[in-house]
Amino acid sequence: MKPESAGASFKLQTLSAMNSNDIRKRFLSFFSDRDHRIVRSSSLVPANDPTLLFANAGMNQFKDVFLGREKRDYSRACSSQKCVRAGGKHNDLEQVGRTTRHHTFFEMLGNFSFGDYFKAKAIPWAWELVTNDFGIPKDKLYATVFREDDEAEELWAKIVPRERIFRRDEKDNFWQMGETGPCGPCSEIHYDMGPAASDLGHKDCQFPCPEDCGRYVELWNLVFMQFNRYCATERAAGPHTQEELRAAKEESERAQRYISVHEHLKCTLRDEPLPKPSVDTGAGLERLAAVLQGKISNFDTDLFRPLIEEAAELANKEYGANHDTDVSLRIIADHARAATLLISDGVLPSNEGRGYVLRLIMRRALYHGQTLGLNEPFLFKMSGHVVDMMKGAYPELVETVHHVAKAIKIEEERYESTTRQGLEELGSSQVFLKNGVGVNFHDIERLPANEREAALRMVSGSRFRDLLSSPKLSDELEEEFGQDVSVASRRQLFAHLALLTAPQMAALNPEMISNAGALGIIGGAELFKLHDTFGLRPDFVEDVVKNYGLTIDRAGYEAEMQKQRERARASWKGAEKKIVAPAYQKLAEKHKTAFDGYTAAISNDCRIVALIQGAESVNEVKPGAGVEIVLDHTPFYAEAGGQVGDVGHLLAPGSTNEVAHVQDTYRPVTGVIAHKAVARETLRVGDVVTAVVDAERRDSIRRNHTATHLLHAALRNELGTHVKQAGSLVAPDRLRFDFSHYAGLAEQDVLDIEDLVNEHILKNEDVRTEVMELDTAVNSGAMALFGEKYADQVRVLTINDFSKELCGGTHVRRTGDIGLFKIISESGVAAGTRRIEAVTGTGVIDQLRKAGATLGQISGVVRAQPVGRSVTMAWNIEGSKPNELLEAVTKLTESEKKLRKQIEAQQMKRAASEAGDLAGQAREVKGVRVIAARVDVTDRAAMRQMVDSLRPKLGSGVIALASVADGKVALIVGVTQDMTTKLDAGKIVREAAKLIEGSGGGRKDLAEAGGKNPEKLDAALAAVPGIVERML
RNA sequence: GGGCGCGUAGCUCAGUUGGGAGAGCGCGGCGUUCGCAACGCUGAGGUCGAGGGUUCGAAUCCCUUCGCGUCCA
Repeated sequence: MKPESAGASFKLQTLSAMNSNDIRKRFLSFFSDRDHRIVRSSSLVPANDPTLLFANAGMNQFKDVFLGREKRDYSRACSSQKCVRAGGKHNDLEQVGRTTRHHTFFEMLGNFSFGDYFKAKAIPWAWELVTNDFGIPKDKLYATVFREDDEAEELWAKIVPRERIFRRDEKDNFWQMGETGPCGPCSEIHYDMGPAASDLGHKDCQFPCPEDCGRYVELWNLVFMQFNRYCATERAAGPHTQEELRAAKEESERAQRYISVHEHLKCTLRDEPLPKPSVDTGAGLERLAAVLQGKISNFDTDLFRPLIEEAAELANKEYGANHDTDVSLRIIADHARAATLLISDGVLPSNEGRGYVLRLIMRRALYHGQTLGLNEPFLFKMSGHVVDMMKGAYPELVETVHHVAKAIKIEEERYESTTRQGLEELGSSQVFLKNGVGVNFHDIERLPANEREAALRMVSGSRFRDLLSSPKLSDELEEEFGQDVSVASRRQLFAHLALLTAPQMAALNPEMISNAGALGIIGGAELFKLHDTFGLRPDFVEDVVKNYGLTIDRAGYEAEMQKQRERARASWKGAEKKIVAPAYQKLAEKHKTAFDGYTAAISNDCRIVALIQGAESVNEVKPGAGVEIVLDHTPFYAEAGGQVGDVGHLLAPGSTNEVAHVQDTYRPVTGVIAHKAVARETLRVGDVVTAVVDAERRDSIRRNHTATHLLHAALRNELGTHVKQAGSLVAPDRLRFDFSHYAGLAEQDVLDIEDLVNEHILKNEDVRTEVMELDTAVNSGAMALFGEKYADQVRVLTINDFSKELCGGTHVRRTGDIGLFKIISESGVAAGTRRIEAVTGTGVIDQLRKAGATLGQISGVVRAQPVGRSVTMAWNIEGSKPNELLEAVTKLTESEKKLRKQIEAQQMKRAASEAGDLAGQAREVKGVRVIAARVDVTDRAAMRQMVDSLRPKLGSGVIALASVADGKVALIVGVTQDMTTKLDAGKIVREAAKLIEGSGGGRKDLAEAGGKNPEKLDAALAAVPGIVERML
């Protein structure tokens, strides 16, 4: 790759004075003038398409329109679409910054025809825009068509000389959405940037360059959706059964690779013309800008250059002076754009999914910042600049600018902190030092500040101390610095270490070297651990250690990573979803349960359609048996959208005689509602029953469900629109709501949210539900959950102008029905995800009573004036002395602490005085003075204190003290320092402890033991001199 | 969903066959100084995240749980 960075010598002809904002505007207005609707870019997080990580093409938001699943009130559209490509199949992340045209975030300009115009208009328009409006010289342009697309070639031939039109194969010029479905030929416009742009130094290669050297770049791709590709065998034999599909999936898993259903079923694929062919075009804005602004590199356009300059300024570097520095600066500029746009669209750095990809991108930028010496958060500063540059095209950026900066800064701080921890781990890692032979520590002084700091941290790790305690090194250090080794400054130590040759260092700690496979290499297992646990990427480790002549074992690392992948995959398989009973699949084909529960809690004349026991469909069920009952219609709500299933009764018609008790309700397959029940009477298919939902429970659920919507809206109001539902449970006794947010909530936040929800409850607002078309609902601003599959017709729940969400659950009629809302906990479930639990209505009363009762009980225990007239009224604190309880408890804990300290002090004092008495009791055994005595002090710390105070009094010898407390014996033995070469306190105490049925141990100079038999204590103490005698 | 790791003083962290809870920085006091920085002396500050278990004895070992980090899917 050519270091084109500054690129002054490769300057191309500037074709127009258009900046990127002008280019976007010109593009859109060109097609707007030709009756295209200008459609705003969709979010980078694709709505209703869980297969797609990020929006990556202009057509994403129109996918269903192209497929005919969705109708819009226009048939021509154009857009400037935000796109991100990172992770997944097209993982070019590593290329970004090293080439002239790889980006994570980029913009796609496109015009679209939904069954309206086709090639005859699309081709001339593309040509007109490029050559006329953008003014690109015709003699620099080439057109390509699909090998078999004569129609397109003829159209091109009218405006372009034949010799500039090229036919290409499927690989380049045929497009398909999936294995089956819409597909068709493409046509492209290519631009000749001239020989200067060739990465391979070609001087005169012709279009198309066989080596794709970069001289000819694709400006615009026109996709003609002309055919529908279908499976001919399937069409003949009918749709595939569930069994066939399952078999295909299993085969795919066995083969360890993806095998398509169609491949498995050996289907013959055929194309048929689409009745209304469509057009989908895409031109990358970055490349277009480069061409128009006469730059070879996209990074030299006005889209990137100001950001590169800003990064260079922050890092105090000059762009164009050094290749590696330039790569880093380009990466930072690119990733600053991606991070800003992604966070603005509600993605937050996290440890999974989209958030994880964002984190990877951001950390890559931060890593490159580090290599430039940027050790303080910097990326967040650049986000404001990004917003300023792009807000014209994407006005939504303005709303989120503060949130974006904050989220980036938090991630930067987190990265800094984990990196530091990781570096410490690296420094104390055995591998580093055992391989650390040959390291030239003189280099530390010459390193740039950031690397020097990292190096210092590494070497100050615990293993360094091991080295220092090695006798051999100590000798050498003593020679160098005298006795005062421990206080010698680090710099002197480094200087000294640097004098050691590799063999000398090896002699310091031979075992460290012996188990090092290769010198100077950080092992794969260690490397993997550094990444897996501490987030240190191998590249980063390599960078840090290469200054010490070390390399890394990348192959070993990959092997470890592969093992981890297999572990993860194995666990995933175990979590396979349970297969739906075949009986239900059959049932679903001919039956759909109607749900009456939105308006009623009781339904009459419900006919039993099916009875399922285990996996089997049965005709009759005996009383007492467990069974799943399917009715033709029911008021029972089946668990969905977090709302739990209803419970209740099935009654004989016209009576209160229960025929079945419903314990739960769920949806085994779409359209079928199953009641998990216990039969009270004999049930038969065809019987008619009255279905009665437990209404009180249902009411509690309704309150909690509507409150969930209010909570969601309040969170978005108080915290920002990045808050998105990440999980929800609506039960009768409480509600649980998980949502994306980067930090824990402050107490005040929680109060504000509570207040806002209750404000809307007290206003007693109307709760409206209406059924409408999905896209009507989404276009009207109703919140939908990503990754959820919705039917064409959806229910929309609206609460005044405060909340509007798609929801199939049951709700109260007016917010006042909720009564009151109280948050009972706020916690985290994962990085970037918070959880709130709350109660409503009667649940609040329950909480109040429990809290009040506890308060009352505490008052009773500490003998404070009860704050209410009785325990249950403890909450009535007005007019009484509300602070008395607090005062009483505070006083209590304070005096407890004081007393504890006093007792400790007294123990110590007594220990000291007792010790004085004991000093005279020493006996002499073989010339060693021994004290063995029973003391009244029972506190172990005080006993140790006694031993210590006896040491100087004894001068030299053994002290054994014992006391009894709670039927147990505490024994402690001390040996004065001078005797520790001959006597071991641990051994003495163990011997003595045997006599009192106990055990113990400790250090040579001090050891402790315990025993269970106090009666033999005196005998044990009497035995101590003997024990000592034997050991001498 | 599956791993790995962390939680000890206000902050950053140390604490290995289980047996004295520590360092640096910060904070208070005293000294030195006209004053400040620096320095010296000295002091306060700890439910060792929480709960349970094993043990004579647990920051340390085991189980559960909460919080946080990180990797894979």
